[in-house]
Amino acid sequence: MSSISRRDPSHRPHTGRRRNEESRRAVLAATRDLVHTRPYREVTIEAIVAAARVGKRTVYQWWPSRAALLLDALVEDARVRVPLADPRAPFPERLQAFLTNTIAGIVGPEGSGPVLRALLAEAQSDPEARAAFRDGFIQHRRAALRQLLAEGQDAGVISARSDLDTLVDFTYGAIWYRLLTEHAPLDQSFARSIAAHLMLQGS
Amino acid sequence: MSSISRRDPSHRPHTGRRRNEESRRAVLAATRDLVHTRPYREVTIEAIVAAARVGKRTVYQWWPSRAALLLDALVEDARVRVPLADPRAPFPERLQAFLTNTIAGIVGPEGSGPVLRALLAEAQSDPEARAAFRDGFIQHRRAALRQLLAEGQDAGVISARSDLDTLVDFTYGAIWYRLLTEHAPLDQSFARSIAAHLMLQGS
Amino acid sequence: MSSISRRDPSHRPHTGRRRNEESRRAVLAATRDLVHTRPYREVTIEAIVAAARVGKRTVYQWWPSRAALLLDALVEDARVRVPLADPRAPFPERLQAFLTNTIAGIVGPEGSGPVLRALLAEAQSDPEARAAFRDGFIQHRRAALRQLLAEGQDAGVISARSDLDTLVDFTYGAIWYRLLTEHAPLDQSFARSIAAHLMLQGS
Amino acid sequence: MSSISRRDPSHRPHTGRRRNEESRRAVLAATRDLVHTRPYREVTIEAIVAAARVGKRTVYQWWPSRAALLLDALVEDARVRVPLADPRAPFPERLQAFLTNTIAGIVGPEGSGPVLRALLAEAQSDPEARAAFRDGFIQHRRAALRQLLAEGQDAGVISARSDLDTLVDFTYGAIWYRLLTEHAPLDQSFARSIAAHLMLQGS
DNA sequence: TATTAAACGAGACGGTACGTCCGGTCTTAAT
DNA sequence: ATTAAGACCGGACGTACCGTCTCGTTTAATA
Repeated sequence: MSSISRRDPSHRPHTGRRRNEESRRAVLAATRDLVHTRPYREVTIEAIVAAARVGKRTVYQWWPSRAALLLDALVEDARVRVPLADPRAPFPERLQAFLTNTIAGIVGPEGSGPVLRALLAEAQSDPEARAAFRDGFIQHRRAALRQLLAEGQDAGVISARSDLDTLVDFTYGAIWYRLLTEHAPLDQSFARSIAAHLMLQGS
Repeated sequence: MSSISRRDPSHRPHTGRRRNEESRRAVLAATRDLVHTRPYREVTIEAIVAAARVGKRTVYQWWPSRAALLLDALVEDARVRVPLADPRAPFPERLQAFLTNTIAGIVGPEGSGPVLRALLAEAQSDPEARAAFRDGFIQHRRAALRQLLAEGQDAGVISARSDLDTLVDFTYGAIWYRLLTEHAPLDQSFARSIAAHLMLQGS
Repeated sequence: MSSISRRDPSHRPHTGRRRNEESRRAVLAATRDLVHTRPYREVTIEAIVAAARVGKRTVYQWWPSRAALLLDALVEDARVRVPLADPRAPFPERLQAFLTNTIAGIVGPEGSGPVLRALLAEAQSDPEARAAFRDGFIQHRRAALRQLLAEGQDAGVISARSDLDTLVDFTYGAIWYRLLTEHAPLDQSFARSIAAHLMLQGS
Repeated sequence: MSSISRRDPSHRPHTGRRRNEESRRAVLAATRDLVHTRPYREVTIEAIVAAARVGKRTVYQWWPSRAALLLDALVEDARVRVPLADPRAPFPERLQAFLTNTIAGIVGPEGSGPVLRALLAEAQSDPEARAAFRDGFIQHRRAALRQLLAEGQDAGVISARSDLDTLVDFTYGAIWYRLLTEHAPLDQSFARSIAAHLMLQGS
């Protein structure tokens, strides 16, 4: 018969030419999977390559470092779960929803928590990774929250004397702090407490 | 005749050579030195051993992991520089001094910043290291700040409605956040901003 | 239609890079060189690896033990210097030449003596190494000498009542004995004496 | 007062505790036991020390090297089993008995075979050990056999044209050869074959 | 009898080599 | 041209053993 129809999914053919989208996805999926299921020290390039049934070459061709791979896996993920609340809702609800969604997107079985922790760890030993993480992820999230808090100031719910950058540092700092040290649970009750204290300002 | 002769085999208090204090110090000093002068990925056990002129065996005998070694180097350091302000000073000054000293102890040429970053990274790939770091360092620092903030509440400078744990998370979270991501400088101006916002509560 | 697509996983002839012949040779050369120039206790895998400018991995991938490496270096060597006498010469000359060549191949600046001693030593602490040495080297040499002595019996120069295996044991045993214990020199005079006594039998 | 009473250090006959005979015996027994029951690579000083319930110090104080320890264990053993036949028996029986006893003392559950192999191996990497082994053991055995063979020559049972040193090399060489390479059994049948061939001379 | 110094068990020390693992590069054959 | 497979060099890992060095105790000759 036609020899064209060989699309056995268990046997991913490599096409030559063009980047193989299937391989790309397999690598990212394997990375995410490993980061979620194994201690981070076991998430080696070799393990990823083996899990994705892909050559090392392919990984190194498209990602310069493990950090870049993790970052890619993260943003791929994050693109899906854009946590935005109804813009017509009153501010307190919108802030509450933002924090709730943010934390929900981190914890939980499919949350980005393990990837974030791995990235943060990786960033400590690699200045380039740190810069990429900061510019490719951290700053975007900061800008979004800052914008939201500015609306809170406009609405008079947040003290006009507050420095928004410091409030953003308080918020994300507290969340990261609990994620990284596990000194206390990172849960919705914490989201409510953060929101309350942000708005406590000048009450 | 002598009825003394205690031959209880379980009573053996010690036999053999004692731990060499000089070696212990050399290892910790080498660790601190390397963490300050080299990128963290070069702070290997082998490099520490070579710098301290010590056998690998000695390191592995007394510290179960690189994280434990880093933690030990940190607390040894921290024991020296106990940053405490004059307890008779009024609260705002004391809070300010606390934050100023804390940040000064992190940044700067002899600051603990590099060790802290290395420890935090290590803690992400090793649950035991995470627990040890949390219980051996994080919690102590939290307790100290919490105590100080409680005095601020008593003095009426911090809102009685504030949850102290959340304020501690804000404070240390923000500091860690800047240390780890470097999205903005971790300096004395930031210490002032944090202090101002903590006391802004309920004003 | 001949695109029958043999996807039999067992049929995979080869994938990936082939073994690097240059590395193989470098390792064997370094081994021989070290065995000749340093005391045997300094002939470590690490020294070989360093001298051959090769990764440890490469050595362990192709040779299961130091003994296997030594044996390989030996047979590689021996393949080059095949010491065979003129088959048309009369028997006494041929036996004399065999022993002379054998001993000359052992002693001397490029002789296999150091490798043989190292192998014999290694074989005492490792039964597998002993078996490999016996089957891969000892037996071949025994067979060659036995064949030669059989011709001596046919020619009536060696007693027909002699057991050839015992004579082979006498010959190689005496040579090894002098090589290993150094109680007396292993030289050409000894070769002559051995030949004389072998042929003395039943005279 | 009297300047006489100053102790010439060379005059000091003895002070302090004497050598502990029990420890000495325990070390030698542990060495023999380990050599017989474990592969030689596991016969480490640490294992001996642990088995003998003795301090490392004690071993290194009395034996300069593992080879010296093995040699001591061997001669201690050999002193017990002196293989000497009735001097009034006719020569062939006496030679046969010598070889039979020699081989019996090597093989068998309590034989010195394992110790001999370990010593020979050790001697290959240590010239001093080689010399000690040669002078402290090999030469004595050679002298004994040579004396016996000389009597054989006197009795006319061994060819007067034979060089006794070569015959000794044949005999001990063959035995060592089988012991070390295990290419054929080292048994009483081999003892008989050796004796027969030694006496075959000039028949 | 009291002193004193050697020898003891225990075991920590600085080192060195081990054999394994991973990172990142390079080669090969296949598509 | 790009892939999957996999061999390559380099180097850190954590373990084992070496031979040396304290420790505090035991033992016996001496004073």
